[in-house]
Amino acid sequence: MGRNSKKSKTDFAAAGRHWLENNQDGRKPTINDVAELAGVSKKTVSRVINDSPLVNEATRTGIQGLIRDIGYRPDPQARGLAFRRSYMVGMIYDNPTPQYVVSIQLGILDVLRSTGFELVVHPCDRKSDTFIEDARKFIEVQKLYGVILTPSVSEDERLAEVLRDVGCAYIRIASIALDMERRMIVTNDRMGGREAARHLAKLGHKRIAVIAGRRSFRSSHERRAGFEDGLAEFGITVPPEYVLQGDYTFESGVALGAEILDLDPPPTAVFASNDEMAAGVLQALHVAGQTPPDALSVVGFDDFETATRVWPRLTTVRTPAREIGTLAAQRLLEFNNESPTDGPNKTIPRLIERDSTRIPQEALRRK
Amino acid sequence: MGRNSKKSKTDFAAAGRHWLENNQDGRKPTINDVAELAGVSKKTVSRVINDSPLVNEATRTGIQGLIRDIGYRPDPQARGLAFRRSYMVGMIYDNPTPQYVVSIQLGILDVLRSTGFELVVHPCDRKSDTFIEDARKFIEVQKLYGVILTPSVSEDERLAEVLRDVGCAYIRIASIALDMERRMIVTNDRMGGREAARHLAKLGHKRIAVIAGRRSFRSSHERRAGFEDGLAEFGITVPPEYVLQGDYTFESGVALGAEILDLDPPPTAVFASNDEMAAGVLQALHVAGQTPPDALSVVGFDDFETATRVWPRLTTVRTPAREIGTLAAQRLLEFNNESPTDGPNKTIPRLIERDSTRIPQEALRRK
DNA sequence: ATAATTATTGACACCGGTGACAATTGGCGT
DNA sequence: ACGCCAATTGTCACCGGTGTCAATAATTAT
Repeated sequence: MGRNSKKSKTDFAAAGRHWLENNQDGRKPTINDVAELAGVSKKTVSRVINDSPLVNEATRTGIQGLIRDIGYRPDPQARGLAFRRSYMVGMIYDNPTPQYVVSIQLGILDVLRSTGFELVVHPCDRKSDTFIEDARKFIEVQKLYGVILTPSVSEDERLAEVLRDVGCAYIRIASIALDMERRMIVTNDRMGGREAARHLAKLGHKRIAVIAGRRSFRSSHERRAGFEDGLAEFGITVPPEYVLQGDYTFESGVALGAEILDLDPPPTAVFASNDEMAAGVLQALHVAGQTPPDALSVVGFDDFETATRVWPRLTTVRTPAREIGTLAAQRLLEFNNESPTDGPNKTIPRLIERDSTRIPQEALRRK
Repeated sequence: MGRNSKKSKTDFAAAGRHWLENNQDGRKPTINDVAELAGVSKKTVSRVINDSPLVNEATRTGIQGLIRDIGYRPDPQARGLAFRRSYMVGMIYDNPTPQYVVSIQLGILDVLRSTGFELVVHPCDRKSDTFIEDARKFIEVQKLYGVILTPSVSEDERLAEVLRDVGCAYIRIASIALDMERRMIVTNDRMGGREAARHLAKLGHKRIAVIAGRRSFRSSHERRAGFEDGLAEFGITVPPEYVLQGDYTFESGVALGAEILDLDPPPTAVFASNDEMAAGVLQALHVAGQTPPDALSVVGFDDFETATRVWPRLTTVRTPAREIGTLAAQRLLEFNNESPTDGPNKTIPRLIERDSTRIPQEALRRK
């Protein structure tokens, strides 16, 4: 004790005040300033910043207080340079639906906000010849801490290969498990398709058309397969002429909606694999002077905002996009931990009943 | 000449081949590698990277070729550390409309993609107590190269003050010029409001209601003022009871749409200050069993995707969001140039006629 | 031919952190 | 009092670039 005090122990609080007084030029403090003020080496300050256990408790709290007082923030660039890694998370996507993109972004940011990581967004075109090359450059040059992949780039094995090769952590969001469990957030679209089917079947529909999504999206197959699974539970099958190939766009929904009206016999319900196409079908019905859901029941998928904007409001399967983003970010940040990741890594789609589905007209007449 | 060759001039191409052969471990080349292979100092390589004029032409082309051959990319972190600035552009926003956010992001990225800059997104809550503090921290810590501000944070003078204080370039996107010309992208919402008014007036509407947007958004006032300007040209005024206060959300549109139906005498048209509220009005009409546009003509503003999803499709004023993002990014990148910025810094809103407006019923009857 | 300029290039410190490893300190056993 | 060990802290090189200013080569002037 006596020796300690003799050793001119630093008064951290006084040091902090001193700094604040003498720094009228508003220079941002660096680790060197902190070290000097605290009377320790910068390495010790570095240890405090990084929560190293090799620091004396008194030293630690003193330095922490000093850091707080003078408002020191470690420079992520310098840190990254030494650490050979940045403090940025990338989101790579090629999904054109703004609802989805923004929801996922917000979900990710809900997690990052409190951690000092930043989100760098990177839309891309999977069909481009230079897609893989560009993505690799992006990841390598930025030395990303980790990457979150959304459909459909999440389904690209070449990209996953690149990420593994570069040694960059990544999480893939997709409708089924395509990779090690700790690298996946699974959205169970198949289950969602099943829910949609059960709903229509229970209402009494028998002649049901399906609009598939873009072939290059895994979700398209899953949703459709799930839907057919669900119908099968009720002994219903979808004849080939009732299956229409869409591409997840509103415009394709409009076009295929018009085709459905010409089908003979006409279906009493349609399952569109996403809300955009479902909205397109509704529009086609309106254009034709028909009034859904009397003319045709329509079920969508996603429950993005469009679902509530159209009339009648869409019965649809909800994909909890923001939650998906949150889960992905959480798992990404703990990806490098040694402890086995135990958080949830799947989400459950749920049917939301609104106004675009009803008992088929024929059933009514029969009554 | 003779002397030159005697000086054992480097064969850059051979050096590149040599590197590629001896680098089976796949290490990314650094400036040191390039310098060594080229037989020059790293400073010279640095000059080449930065297009410094102080480099001999032969040296420059040789090094450039070598850089291309071995695939060297300067490390943005190291560069940023030395340069005291990062190569990232921030987008700060609190706008909840996904359409808008994504469109602006895409517009910005259209420009950044080719430049090596990256986009860091930073949604925030302007109402939060720590908003300014958080934003400052974000900008300072990341040492952003520049920031693009969208409404309504673009209208916050405190934030602009912080940016100036920190010495960070910024561009504000707003409906009117709030700052020096070179810092603004002006969207001329007032002009758009005028277009909407002229359209309705020309159709013959006289009793026209207005749904204002959120008070804290400048655009709300501009759009309404422009609309009233336009009506004034036709000698039409909007009585106070025809002015409803919305908040730019779909839900407020639904609620106010219901109120409009109770107005006596009923208006024959409504101007909603954005598409979301316009869509809400349409929904309210549908819920009430009315059929727009016969019952009521509706004009929106923005021309986001919602406008074409609803039925009838919205007549609306187009805000070229992606283009706005592009302009903002272009001006930001040239902000530090000495040359006077001469690119365009305003966009012109344009009326898009669709199906939600028509001649008022009364005029029809009168015929 | 020699001095004075100008064009090119290099040496070296530094940006703000981290890793590897050495050094110091205090407590304990004997 | 002395040796040993764990706890704590410091030293120094390095991450991959850039700024400053000196050094060297090439040209031009005298």
